[in-house]
Order: sequence, then C-alpha cells, then structure tokens
Amino acid sequence: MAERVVVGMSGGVDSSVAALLLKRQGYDVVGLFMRNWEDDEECPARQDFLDVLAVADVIGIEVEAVNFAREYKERVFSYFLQEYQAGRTPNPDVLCNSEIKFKAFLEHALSLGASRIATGHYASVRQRDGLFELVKARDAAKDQTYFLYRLNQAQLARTLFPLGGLLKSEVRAIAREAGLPTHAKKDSTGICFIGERNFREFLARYLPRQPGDMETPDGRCVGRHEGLMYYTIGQRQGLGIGGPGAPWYVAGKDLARNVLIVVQGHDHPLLLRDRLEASALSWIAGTPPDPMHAYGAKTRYRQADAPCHIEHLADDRLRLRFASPQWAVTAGQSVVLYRDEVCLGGGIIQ
RNA sequence: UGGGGAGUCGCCAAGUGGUAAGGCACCGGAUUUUGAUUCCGGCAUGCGUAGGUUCGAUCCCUACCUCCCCAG
Repeated sequence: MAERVVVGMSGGVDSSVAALLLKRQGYDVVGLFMRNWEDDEECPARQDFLDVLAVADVIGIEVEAVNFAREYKERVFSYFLQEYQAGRTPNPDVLCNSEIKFKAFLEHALSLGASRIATGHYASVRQRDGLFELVKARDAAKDQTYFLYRLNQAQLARTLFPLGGLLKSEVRAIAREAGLPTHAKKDSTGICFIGERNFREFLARYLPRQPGDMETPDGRCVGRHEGLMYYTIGQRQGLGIGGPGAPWYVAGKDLARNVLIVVQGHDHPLLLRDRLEASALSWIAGTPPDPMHAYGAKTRYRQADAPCHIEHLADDRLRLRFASPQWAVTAGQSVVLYRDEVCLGGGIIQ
C-alpha cells in the first residue's frame, strides 16, 4: 500500500501543485485545510477552502479541514502580542511554522495514518551524515527557509517539500497544464492565517493606542506617533514628517518615555549595526554551529546572506559580527544562519 | 510707529516676462506568508489679495493683507 502523505493546502497555487506532484509520484495523498484564525467578521478563508476543494477534485484526492485556532492563539498569537507590547517586531510566521504547521498539523497527520506531511514551501530537505538538512530552494527569489529555521530533526524527518527544486514560473506552468483552478491565483501576503488587513486597526483591538512624541536622537521633537507598537526599525512610511531634506526613518524606541526616535537619511549611522545578539536559539542539526567557521546570515526575510562570524556562543546566547554593517537590525526579528545553501537555524534578535 | 526683507502644493524649495523644477509628506501600484526597506506612478489651469502695464506676468507697477528682522 502506498505511503500516506498529508499535504497542507491553503488554496494557493503552491500547495496545489505540491499535492499534485505527490499524487503523481504515487503517494496516498490527503489534503488538509487549516483554519487557524477565527474572526467575528466575515470569513475570507471561505474562498480559499472552496479553491482547495476544487483543486482536490481535479487532482483526485480527499480533503479534510481542521481548526487549530486555539493552538494558534495560545502558541503564536499570545507571543505576537507580548512582543509588540514590549516594543519589538515579532515574526509570527516563524512560530506558526514550528508550532502549528510542523507540530499541531504534523501530529494530526500522524493520527490520520500518514507517515509524512508536505507543504508548498520553497525549500528542500536532504539527508547527510545521518542528519536532515534544510536547504535553500532552487528559486532563490522565493526561498522560504528563513521562515523554517526553527524546525528540528524530528520535524524534517517527516517533511516533504515538493517545490524545492522548482521555479515559481515552473510551478505556475504545471498548475496551468494540469488545469488546476488556482493556476493564476495571486500570491498571498500578510501574516499567515490572519491575512491581509489594516494592521494598526487590528493591533488596536488587542493593545491600547498610546500616542507620543517623535524625536531626533538629540531630543528635538519632530512629530507625534500613534503608539510605539505600530512602528518598526527602518520604517519610513507613515511618519508624516515633511519638510526639507532626506526621508525620515524609525531608528529606535524609548519605551520609558514613550518616544519614537527618528533619523533623517537612509544611511544614518544609527540605522546601521555590525553586530547583534540573539537568544531563543534553535539549531536544525540539534547542536550549535562551529564558531570557527564563517557564515552568512539574514536579519530579515528576503535579504542577501551577509557574511559574518560568531563572536560568542554560549547557553542561549549568540553574538554575531558582520563583515559590513547591516541596515535596520530589529529586536524581535529572527537572525538566520546559513552555510552556503544550508540553513543552520538561528534565534531572535535582542 | 519708522526702516528693511519675505509671501510659489500640507512642509521645504527652483523659476524672476513666454505660459509652474525637485525633495519631503501623502495617495495608488509592483515586490513580499513579518503591511519594514526598495521600486514605479499620481499629486498647484495656478504662484498672499485686488487692480494696472503688456500680445502675454509667479516674475514689472500700485494699493491692501500677513509674517520676519532692525529701530524704538
């Protein structure tokens, strides 16, 4: 009997094609649609679910829907709010992967008799020297290993990424040729599950607004902010500071005084840092990387790997030093280490 | 009050007789499983107000209004 694989299907092209490819490879494929967010308002996920059903019909697989809203709230969203409250900029999608898609979802799949799960992520898994490695996707522009750096050996051992060797354009072509109704669907963006919506309005439902001053580093007041949590380091839009000179960027937050520190000019020195500290470390191999090696690191999604070396590594503390200064290194975001095409893991920037 | 200077898009700011540059902000779009960055596009039939000179005025003239500086 064929090996059973449960594919996480979102209703987009990528997961549609992932399911299709596995089916063609002879797996016993079951599609699983996750609902992880419940709103009092209308349900935008409805269309996505209908798309999943339509795709499953074409491919010829069964589909099931599950609701992990409680888990999402407890393990991801509470952290998300807590971080914003602390003036940091969390990346909930990183946690969503390690806690929901590759934990709650994985457990559920196993209970359905599957031995593996699969998703439409652009990433690859390979085995080397008895270890599972997370490897960048062939399509460098779509690589999503940054969001997956918190996965461990047990999770990777049970994961398939059918799209790792494909370009986005190839995925769309496959979808079109197979007649999948999602072949031309626009890529979705936004925090996974919560979706695309007015961010300030959304946050304001959970955290009180607290307006205050915007100041330059030398203490000159140049405007008002609506609440420190609505801003992130390096942010330009939404400051509303007109006048002479270059654009203004958020460079820091003074929580004690509820003041947003802003600077003028993209290359202002306060926006550049050549070292950082991270904690909440997570290593894919299960053991930390060798401090003697040189690495590449991303401090945000879709950045080029920046050459760096490990200055200090102990317990749950990592200090990195970059060969050249990095722009807008932000507390709460993840720093992810790479050795060539291999994603090693990382931690949360302090 | 007298003398001087200035009033051009929300904010800066070019233009100084030939039919309104640019930047910031803002808005829209592209990119993006973090609404950051980046990129592209839009954004003053009108230049404090009212007259006048001129084929034609933001640009010259007159008056008025407002603001700033100096004097007192």
